Amino acid sequence: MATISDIARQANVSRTLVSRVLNNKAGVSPENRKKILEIIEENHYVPNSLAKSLVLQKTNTIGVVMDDLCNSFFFKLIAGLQDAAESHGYNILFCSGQKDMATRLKYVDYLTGGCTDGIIAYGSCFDDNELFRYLAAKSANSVLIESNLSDCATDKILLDNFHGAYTATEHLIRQGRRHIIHVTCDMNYAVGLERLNGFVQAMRDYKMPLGPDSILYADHFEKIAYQQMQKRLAHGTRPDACFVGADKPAFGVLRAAMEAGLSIPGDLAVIGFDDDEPDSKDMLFPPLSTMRQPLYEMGQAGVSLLIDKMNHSDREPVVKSFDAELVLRETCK
Amino acid sequence: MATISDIARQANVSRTLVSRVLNNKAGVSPENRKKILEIIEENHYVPNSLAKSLVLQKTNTIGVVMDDLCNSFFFKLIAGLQDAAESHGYNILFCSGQKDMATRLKYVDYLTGGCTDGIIAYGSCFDDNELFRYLAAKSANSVLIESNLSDCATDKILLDNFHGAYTATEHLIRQGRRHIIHVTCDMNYAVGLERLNGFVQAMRDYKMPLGPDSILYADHFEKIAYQQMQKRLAHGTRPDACFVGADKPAFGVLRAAMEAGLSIPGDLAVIGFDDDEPDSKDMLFPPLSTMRQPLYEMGQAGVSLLIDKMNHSDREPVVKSFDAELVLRETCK
DNA sequence: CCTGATGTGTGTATCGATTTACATTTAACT
DNA sequence: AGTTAAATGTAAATCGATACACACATCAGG
Repeated sequence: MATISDIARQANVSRTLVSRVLNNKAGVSPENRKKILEIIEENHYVPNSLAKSLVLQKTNTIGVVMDDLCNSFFFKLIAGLQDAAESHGYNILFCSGQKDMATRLKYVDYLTGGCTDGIIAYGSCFDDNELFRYLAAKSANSVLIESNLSDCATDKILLDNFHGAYTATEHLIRQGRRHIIHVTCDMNYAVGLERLNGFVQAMRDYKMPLGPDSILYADHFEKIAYQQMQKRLAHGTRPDACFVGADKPAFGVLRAAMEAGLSIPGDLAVIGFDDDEPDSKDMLFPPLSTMRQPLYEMGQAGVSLLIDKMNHSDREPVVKSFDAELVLRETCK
Repeated sequence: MATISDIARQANVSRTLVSRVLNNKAGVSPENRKKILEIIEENHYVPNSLAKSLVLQKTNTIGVVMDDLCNSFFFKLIAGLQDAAESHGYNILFCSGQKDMATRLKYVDYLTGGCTDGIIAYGSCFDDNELFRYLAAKSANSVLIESNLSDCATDKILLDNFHGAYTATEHLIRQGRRHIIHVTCDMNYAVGLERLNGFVQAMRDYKMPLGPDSILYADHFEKIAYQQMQKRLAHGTRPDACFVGADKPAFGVLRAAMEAGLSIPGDLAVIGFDDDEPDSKDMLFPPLSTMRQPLYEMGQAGVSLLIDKMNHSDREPVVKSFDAELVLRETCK
């Protein structure tokens, strides 16, 4: 690979002149500029980004830490992050993979070890709190998405899960549904708890019956919700509406209900949370009503906030909250 | 952020000693080693990876170029790449996003501009050939996955699409199916063409009828295949088996068939290609029979090949071919 | 007592870029 | 003609790490 010195040598000028040409600065005669540009072109020369970042103390790279890249739930978030980063002239370095905490802390060490200007961490799993705290302590330029750790003085992007869950439940109640249950998503995540709380609050406010049968505990995937709902339909009283803490388990609920011969949404109305399945509208399931989480916008906002913070390192931490939006499709009108 | 000089100053030693401690080298007295380690710990010091990479001419980072990160098809590939990279002590830098060619060539410039040791490019879209050629010309350390460009002297990871398609078709024929059709995936991709060729060859070898009605042209998604199949079932002769060039369009085919009242696999057997839907077995569709493409293993192999190439820069290019495996589920026994 | 090996430490060049300070030439204006 | 300003160029410091060459002390064996 050619270096700036190679170019300078070939052009019979100093490195300084080449650097000025590269960065479109004044102080180069037209002839020299032309000659240098030609030689750059000939050699397909591209400045070494490491050297540049080292001297400028600026990498134009944002590190992103998340549980798992391989989950369709993250598509919109990733797209939002990528688009915003690109439009600001930043690259993104993804670090993911569900590893033990020691490994994940090493990721943070790596990302804060010079190769990024700032870090965005996504997640609300309680197990990750240690990670977030470590990150916040190490890097002044960091943004948490979904995690509302009060002892981390970083910028935060949040979703109002409580309000979203309240809205969904309220909608079911106002529809005249009488036997409403909630299938939770993973309770190891703050979002799971918040959504459950929103459901309970709405039920209480409207004086709806709330018993031990009103809540089924599941996780972020389809299977357990399916099994729980199957068991419930076999034994318990039949619900006529179900608010589910996420979309994937909502599909599990739908599957159990349909296999049990229930008509959707006649016998059972279902509202999910997230709007995470890009293809769901095309699938054989009835299109799922859900609380749309604006993950794309949240990703964008995370990047904006981070870049703003890097430019105003002295400003107070900002918390930006988003609202989920009720999207009515076939499973609940 | 503390630097090696800060540590050296605090410990009253030279930078060299600190560097030796960092890299576990000899030449440091036990007392000094202990003192330096303590100071490193106190300061949460982590060596700047840019500086290190610059002087060592080694980044331990692999660049990955692909169309689109946000597609469940790539999950296994990404997982394979990540796992293999991690086990070899490498990081992965993803560059994706379907942009115009100029932007994508800039990605390559960026990745070859010092921040990676080598590059893996995924894809077989004919439009990307320019990109692959550019990459092969710029970097001696590159691996192409899925693309079999004869004029690129890089390592290659390939799937025998022809043979896979042949196998799938042959299976349908041997089952006694008489009216077999093929729904292609996107013909702008080499894999689309190769799978079509495999289908045609099998049909001819077994003297099966092959007319203009035998092939429906679709793409990599569900919608067009659904529409094509719908139209076909409304007008043409009814097929009793269908080999589809990818899984997503296979779901479109299934949907059209089920809506038309066909029983699966009784009236219509369906075999897809890729085995890309991690959740498909849990969905309401009958689990899809398919030609499993070992994407995880292919990703791993790509990383291994790249690292091997970096250690033996003089060796001849290697081409490694994988076979697809027939996985029989509900849509075809 | 001298030689050589070993252990421990320091100084300096290096990677590839940018940037500052300064030198030189050219042009311009009194 | 003489002074000044503008334009153009170069040399050297810098970023943060590694590694090579070398200095010095200690200790063993002849």
